[in-house]
Amino acid sequence: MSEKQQTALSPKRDQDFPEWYQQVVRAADLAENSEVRGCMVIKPWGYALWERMQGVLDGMFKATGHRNAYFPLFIPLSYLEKEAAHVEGFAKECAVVTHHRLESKDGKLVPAGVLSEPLVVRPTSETIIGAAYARWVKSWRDLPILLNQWANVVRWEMRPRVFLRTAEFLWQEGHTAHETQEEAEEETMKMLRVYETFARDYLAVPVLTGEKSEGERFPGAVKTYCIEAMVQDRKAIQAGTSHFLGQNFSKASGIQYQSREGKLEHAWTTSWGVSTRLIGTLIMMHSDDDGLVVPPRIASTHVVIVPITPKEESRAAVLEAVNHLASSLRAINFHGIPIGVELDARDLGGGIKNWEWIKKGVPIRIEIGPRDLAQGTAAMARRDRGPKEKEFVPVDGIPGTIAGILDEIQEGLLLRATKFRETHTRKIDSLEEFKKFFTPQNREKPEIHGGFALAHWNGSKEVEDQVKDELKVTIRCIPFEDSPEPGVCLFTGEPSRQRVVWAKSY
RNA sequence: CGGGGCGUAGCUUAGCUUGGUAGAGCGCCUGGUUUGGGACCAGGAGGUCGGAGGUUCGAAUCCUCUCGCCCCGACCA
Repeated sequence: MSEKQQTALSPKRDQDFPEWYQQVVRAADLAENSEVRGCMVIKPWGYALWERMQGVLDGMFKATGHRNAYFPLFIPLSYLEKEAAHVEGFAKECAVVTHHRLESKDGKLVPAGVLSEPLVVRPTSETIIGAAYARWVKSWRDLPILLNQWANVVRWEMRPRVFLRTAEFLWQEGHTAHETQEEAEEETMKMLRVYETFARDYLAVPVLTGEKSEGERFPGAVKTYCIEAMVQDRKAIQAGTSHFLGQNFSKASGIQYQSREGKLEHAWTTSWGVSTRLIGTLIMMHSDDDGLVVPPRIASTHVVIVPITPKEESRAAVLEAVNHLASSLRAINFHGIPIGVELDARDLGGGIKNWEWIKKGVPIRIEIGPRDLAQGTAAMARRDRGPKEKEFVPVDGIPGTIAGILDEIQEGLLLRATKFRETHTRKIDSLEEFKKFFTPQNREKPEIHGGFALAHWNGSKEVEDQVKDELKVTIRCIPFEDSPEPGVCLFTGEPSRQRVVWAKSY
C-alpha cells in the first residue's frame, strides 16, 4: 500500500453519515443484510451486544418485580381488530400467514391448506397477551400481573436499515395489568426510569425523557413516554418507550376483575419495550471514523491482548506472559461480570490485528512483546484515544488499574455524548430561526445540521403535522419539567404551556 | 405503493454507446522474506456478467419480460 489511510473507515462521519454507519456495522462485523428483504443477520459480535443488553435489562426487570413469559408468534387476525387505533397503526405493516402446507406442483412448491383465519406475525403483542390476561384475571387479588417477554416481532417496513429499522427485530415487551389507574401510571413511569438509567449508565447514552405528542403516540395508548437520544448527525432517535394504555386494551380484550367493592371493573394496563435498535443507537452515538466504540459497561470483551512474537525463541515466553495476564484479568469483576478478555494469538501482523480490534470497538488493547518481557511492561491503548496512542505500563499493575480505566472510558463517553447534545440543543423563539436551524446549506447533499430545538407549541396536532410536512421536523418529546416555562407558540402565537423538543428523527 | 438509479469474483468496480465469448484493485489460499501500527515478493483459487426469453453465425453489450437492491417520497421502534 503506497499511502496509509488516516482513518479506518471511509467515508468519515461528516462526509456521509448514513454510509459511514453502514461501514461501522460492516467493519465491526456486527451484522449483514440477509437475502430476505429487510431482515438482518446479526453476527456474533453484534449479538454479543444484544446479549449484554438483555442480561442487564433482564436483571433490572426482575429487580422491579417482573417475570418472563412467552406468548405465540402468531396472532389471529381478529385479535388485532379489537382495538380501533391499534389496527389503524399496524395494519399497513403486517406479515400475514394464510396457509399451513406446501404442495408440489410442476416441480414447484406452492402454498396449500388455507387457514380458516389468517394469522398475523406479531408486530407487538398487546392483543394476544391481553387475551391471556382476560383468562387469568378474575379478582382484584389476581392483580397486578407483571410480565415481560423477550421476542422477535415483524413490521413490514418500507425502508429498512440495519438495526434501526428492520422488518424483523428483536426486542423485549413488558405487559402489565393493574387494579388502579394510579398504579398503572406509576408502573409506566417506573419502567421509563429503568430505561433511562440503563441507557445512561450502561450505554453511556444520555437521554431526554418525556411524553410523546398525540401524533407520535403508540396506536391504542393513552399516553406514550419515551427516552430520546441525539446521535452524531444531530438527529433524534427514540431509544425506548413506555405506554400507559389506560383501559383501552383491557376493554378490547375483556380484562375484567371483581373489585374490593364487588364491582366488575376493567384493569389498567401498560406496555413498554426496547429493541435491537438500541444497538443502532449505540453505534451512532459513540463510534468514530475508526469504527465502533463499545462502552465498557455494555462490552462483553473489555480487553484484547495481542502478543507480539517477532522471534521464534521468545514466542513461548511471550505467550506465557499474555496467558498469565489474561487469566488474572478474567478473575476481576467489572460491574457484576468478569472482565472479558480476548487473546489474539493469530499468526497475523500486529498492525492488522490492532486495526481489527479498533474497528470492533474493544475498550482496551494490550500488546506484550519480547522487549516488554524484559522490562516487565505492556503497551496499553484505549479506544477513546487516538489509534496510535499507547502507553507503556508495568504489567503487574494492570489488574489493579484496569477497572478504573474502564470506568474512566465509560464516564468519558457519557460526558462527550452529553456535551454534544448540549452543544446542539437550542432554545428557539422565532419561526425564522427555527426554519434556518433545520434547513441545510447544501440542498443537494445536506450536511449535518440542526439538533434539538426547544420551542413553544400550542399543543395541536395540526401544527405538528404542518411542521413535519414542511421541514421533516417532529416533536420528539414533551419533556418532564418541574417548573414549565409558559410562552407563545412559535407557529400560531397562541399560548404555550412549555417548550417541547423538536428534531429530525430516525 | 409513486419518482429516479443500479445489478459483472467475497468487496469496489472496468468493459456496454460502436456485439467477437471477461479485466483490475482490495480480500482469500500457498511458499518465502518479514513482523513493536493497515508489510513485501512469487505463485494460485475464485465469474454460466441477477433471472427468463428474443434478435444474431456470435450477447455482459441490442430488445422484451421478470426478480432484487439503493436513493427520494408516503409509513415506522
